[in-house]
Formats: sequence, structure tokens, C-alpha cells
Amino acid sequence: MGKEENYKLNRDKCAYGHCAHNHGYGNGHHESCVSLVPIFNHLEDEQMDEIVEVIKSSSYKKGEIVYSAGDKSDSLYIVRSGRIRIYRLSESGKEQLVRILKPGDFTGELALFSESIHESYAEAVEDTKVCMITRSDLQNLLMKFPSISLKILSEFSRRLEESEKQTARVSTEKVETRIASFLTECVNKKDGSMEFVLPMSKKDLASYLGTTPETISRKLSELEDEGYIRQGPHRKIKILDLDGLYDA
Amino acid sequence: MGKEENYKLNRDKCAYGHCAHNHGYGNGHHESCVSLVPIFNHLEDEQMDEIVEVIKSSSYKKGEIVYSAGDKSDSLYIVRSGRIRIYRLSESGKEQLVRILKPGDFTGELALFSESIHESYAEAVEDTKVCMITRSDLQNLLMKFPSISLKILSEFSRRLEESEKQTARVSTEKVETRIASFLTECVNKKDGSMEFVLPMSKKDLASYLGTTPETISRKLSELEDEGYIRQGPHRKIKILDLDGLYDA
DNA sequence: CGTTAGGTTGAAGAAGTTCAAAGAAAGTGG
DNA sequence: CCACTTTCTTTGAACTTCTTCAACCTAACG
Repeated sequence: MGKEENYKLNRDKCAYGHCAHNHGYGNGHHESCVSLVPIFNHLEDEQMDEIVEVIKSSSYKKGEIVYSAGDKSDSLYIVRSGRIRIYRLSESGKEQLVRILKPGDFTGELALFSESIHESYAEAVEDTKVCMITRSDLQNLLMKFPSISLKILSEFSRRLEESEKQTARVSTEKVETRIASFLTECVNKKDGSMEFVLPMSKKDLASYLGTTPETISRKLSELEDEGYIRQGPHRKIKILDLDGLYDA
Repeated sequence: MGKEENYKLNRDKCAYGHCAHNHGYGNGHHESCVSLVPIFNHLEDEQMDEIVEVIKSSSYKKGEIVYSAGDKSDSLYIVRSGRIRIYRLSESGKEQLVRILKPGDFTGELALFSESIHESYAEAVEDTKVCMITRSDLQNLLMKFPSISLKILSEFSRRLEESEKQTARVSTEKVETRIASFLTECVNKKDGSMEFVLPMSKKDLASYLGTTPETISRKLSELEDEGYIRQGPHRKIKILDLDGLYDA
């Protein structure tokens, strides 16, 4: 479990290594995640100050578990740096990768508003720093600054849309199609460039797409043989025929 | 498309057949859905009045489409009576059932807060009445009554949790397990009773669980042969061995 | 009461999983 | 920086699960 400190106490002392990067950037918010994440960074300085008051900070070493299924959930976690893997274990014990959090993303939402038990696991993929807000503090903030709710609602609806799309994909498309559309989306996110690095291991990709590493490996080879893509070392992938990939 | 009327103008005239059921129930809110749905019914009467002002009402005959993928989305739809099927069409043209809305449920959320194009289809399963609030009206309400946001956030997080669970199920469990856990949940919702009616056709169930009607039919027969359940007429199902079903 | 949509059943074939084994990459500690 | 260990990845082959198609049956609906 990560060490937890009251961030308020440290906000001007820069007790963390990462602060070095933030020195001299202007206003006093750079030291916390408040000014970094989309759900808060639209607020006025004074409002941010109020949030900073209730935020706690915590860090996790690579491989550490942030929370487990069954844990009581009473905080919202916001990633400040690093990456967090969110996954589930099915009844039959298989792992299913739900999503990977990057800086600015948050998790812990489910339990904040409805139930209070986590159903998924959160694991630091690399050394990771997070900000935490407790349920009650957050609810106070939401009542006080309704615009935060709108931001979170916006993020929720985006995520819901994505999750439902993912369900539809896994339940109606065959593996090859799922892989193809995943690759296509990687390109879209890269905005044009036909070359990119897979955002996760093929093992995780298999888990995310609802298949096995063996099948991923085979299907990628097939796509390569058919001339749609080329695989480089270190998970590098180059799309050779985007349109062909779509139809495949 | 359903006929649309400004509900405000009619709220005291009872232009709708259903109003007959509501006459004489006490306060003036029973005629609209405001007092019926969880996201609004916790408010004060005066606040509800304000919402009633901006609500429009609309009704759809069985089989009518409420919205289609690709339509611009600018309203939240709240089901007042009837049922609405939400489904997606995959790139390969297959239909995937996302959820079925009952009275009190809402949809249209995605586009209200982030994108503005529907990715799914909404179809009235039976004659259905809905209340609608436009995006801008809703956003005003949310800023004015922050507690509404909390309700919607709560519903979103519940739905998100459910959707992610569904994704995990479809991607890690085999069909028989998915069916078994679906049946188990039907029992849980019925709170104890081991007998219930499938909430949808087996065709829709197949689409919801990511399989085919043929497979559903076969697996249910198998479960029956193995003594876990008994199928009655009219989609009636009785669970004979709940624990066995869990492990199967 | 006939028409249409939903449901069942069989048989054949496709798609994906599993297991085993070996090779490649990444992390660990000297 | 190297050697070592661990984890990830690839490949083959047997096997399982599920889909598909076609036929037939049954319930729902105008």
C-alpha cells in the first residue's frame, strides 16, 4: 500500500522529487494535481485552493496495488504521474483488463456515488503518484461548485459510451475485427501518424480484447502476412493499409 | 417519431389517457414524470415546478424509433411508462442489445455531456411515454440544483459498473456461465422467489449475452436436463438449484 | 385464421482455446 | 555491464465451443 500524507501540509515545502519540474511555473497550483486534471483545472484559483485543502497525496511503487475488489471504496483517485491498470477477475478467475489510467485520469468513481465496494483491482504499472479526495469531501465540493459535477458527468458519459462500445465489440465481432479496430483507434489517437507503439503488452491487449495472447500473436502475424501492418521490435506497429484493415 | 407537445401547457388539462390513473393522488406533480423518477423526486415541490416548466412530453407506439445512431442528441429522455430497447449495430451489422429501459430510467445521457451524436438506437418495445429535457435546460437545472447532479452521477456510476461487468463477462466467460449468472441475477432482483419471467425474448437475451438464439435455446435445455432449472411456457423459468447454477 | 416473428433441433464447419515447448525481451542483483 | 531469472511472445497441434444454415415448430398479432 502506498504511503499517504496530508498534501495540505506539504504543499509549500515540495517534499517530492517531482516538484523540481514544477518550480517557477507561476501560480501556486502546480504542485498538486488540481491544476492538472480536466475535472478541476477550469476553476478559479480560489476555488482550487479550497480543493487543495482536502486533497491527500499518495504514491505507489511499480506493481503495488492501489485497491482490490472487495475493498471499501471511499476516495476518488486522480493520477498525477505514472500509470494504473484497472482490471477485473471473473468468477472463473480470468483477468479482464478494463482500462489503463494515465495522468489526469481518475478512478474510484463507482463507489463514490453508489455502492461502496470496489469490484475491480487497481495496480500501479510503474511508479505512480495519485491525489485522493474522500467521498464526503468530494460531495461537499460538488454541492459548492456545480461545474465540477458537469465535468465529471461529461467524463462519465464518455466512459460509459466507451464501455458500451467495448461490450458490443466483444460480443459481436470476431477477434480479428476487434484487433483491427483497436489498431485503427491507436492511429486516430496519434492523429495521422501510421506508426505507433502498442500502449500495453500483448498479454494485456489480449485480456482487454477478450482473447488469449496466443490468438493475438497469430492474428497480428496474419494481418502482417496479408500486408495490412508491419510489426517492429518493442511493440512498434506500422499501419500499411488502413482502409484494408477496416474491411478485414 | 413521436408527437411532441409542450407539457407545460397541458399540465393541468390532462390531455393524456394515463392521467386518469393519476387523478386525485394529491399534489400537482403526479401528472408529469418529475415526481416519479429517482433523479428528480427528491426535490422540493417548488423545485419540481421549475423542472416541469422545461419538460416536454412525447409518446411512441410500439416499434417506433425514439432515436437512431447518427442522430444529433440534444435531449435527455425519461421513461414515464412503457419500455424502450437500447441497442447498437456493430460494424458487421449485428445487433447488440445494451439495455432495456423501464419507467423511471433515462437515456440520451452520452450526448448530453460530451459528444452530440447517438451511437445507439432506442426503440419502443411497447407503447411508451417519455419526458424530455433539452441539453441547455438540463445544464441550467444542474447548475441551479446541484443535488440533481449527484443523483445522475450515482446512476451513471451504477451503469458504468454494470457495463464494465458485462464486458468482463462477455470477454472471459463462456456462454453457459453467462446465462447462469444472468439467471442468478434475475432471482436476486426478484428478491428470493425462485420463479420469474425472462425480462426479454430469448432472441434479445442472445443479443444481450453476445451469442445466438440457437445457443441460448440449447444451453437452457442443457441446464434443464442437468436439473438446475425448469422452463415453463411464456418465458417462465424456475430455478431448482441455485448453487449448482453458480458452479456450472 | 392466416401471417409473421420467435423458438427449437440437427449436422457441419469455423473460430478460438488450451497445452506444451521454445525463443525473445525485460527486470534484477551482483 | 553482465549473467541470471522472470515474464512475455511465438508456434504447432489437438481439442472445444460456438456459429451457421436449414428445416420445422410454436406463439403472438392483426
